[in-house]
Amino acid sequence: MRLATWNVNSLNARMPRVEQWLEELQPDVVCMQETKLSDDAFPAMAFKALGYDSAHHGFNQWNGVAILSRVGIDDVVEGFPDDDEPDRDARIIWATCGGVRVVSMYVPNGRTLADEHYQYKLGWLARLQRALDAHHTPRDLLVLCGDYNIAPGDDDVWDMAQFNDSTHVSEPERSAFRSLLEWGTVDLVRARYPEDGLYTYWDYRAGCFHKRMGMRIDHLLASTALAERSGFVFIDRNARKGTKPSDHTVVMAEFDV
DNA sequence: ATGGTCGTTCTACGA
Repeated sequence: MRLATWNVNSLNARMPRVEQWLEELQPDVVCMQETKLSDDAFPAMAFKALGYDSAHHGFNQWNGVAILSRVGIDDVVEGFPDDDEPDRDARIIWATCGGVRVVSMYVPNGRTLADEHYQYKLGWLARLQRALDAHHTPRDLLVLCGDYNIAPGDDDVWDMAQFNDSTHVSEPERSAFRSLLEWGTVDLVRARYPEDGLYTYWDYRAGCFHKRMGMRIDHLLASTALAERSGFVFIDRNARKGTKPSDHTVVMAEFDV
């Protein structure tokens, strides 16, 4: 199974790039974030024409997450599988594709450490952890895909000096990320590639992409059982090049399932 | 030069 995650930053704006990319890379499962669509506007028929079944969770023009699959898509859950108050945003969707429990998620940005949105982010991450604790074990074939809005280590940003008292690198966020690893997941990119300079997001401004001023904030966290079956893992920087790219690029992995 | 863009959408705001 060939699986990818991509924050597309508006599927309306990105559809030509997404369709071209699907034909070139031939993934079996794709997790998308920031579709910025309501469910009724999601182009399910266009994906069907390319061979993909899909599930989408979106309320309006903000956030929105989706899963595409050509190996089946079952047991779809939108939001968190708990009895708490529904999440205020459409940020997470779950589905079983080809025997793997796939999660597509868009973790809240946080904005600034003093912003209420930062507390929402930490609460959101804690709620994700509780969902794992309640419904899964590391022996399950499970992969948590998406835009975490967390750079887990200092090597995951181009210059730590630019991130004093910033979100994405704060200790509480990194602690939440480590909790996911300690629960029993593997950061597939970091496990395979120890070097720095590996990024998945570059601000549109100031030529950041060309100056290699990026952040590694999009991740594939595979359960230990699934990680044992992983093959190639790579960041597809080509998706950030060319005409009308998203500001995030693709992380992709292959699994022997 | 101390910013620079692009998405939502129509006026700032979020990333």
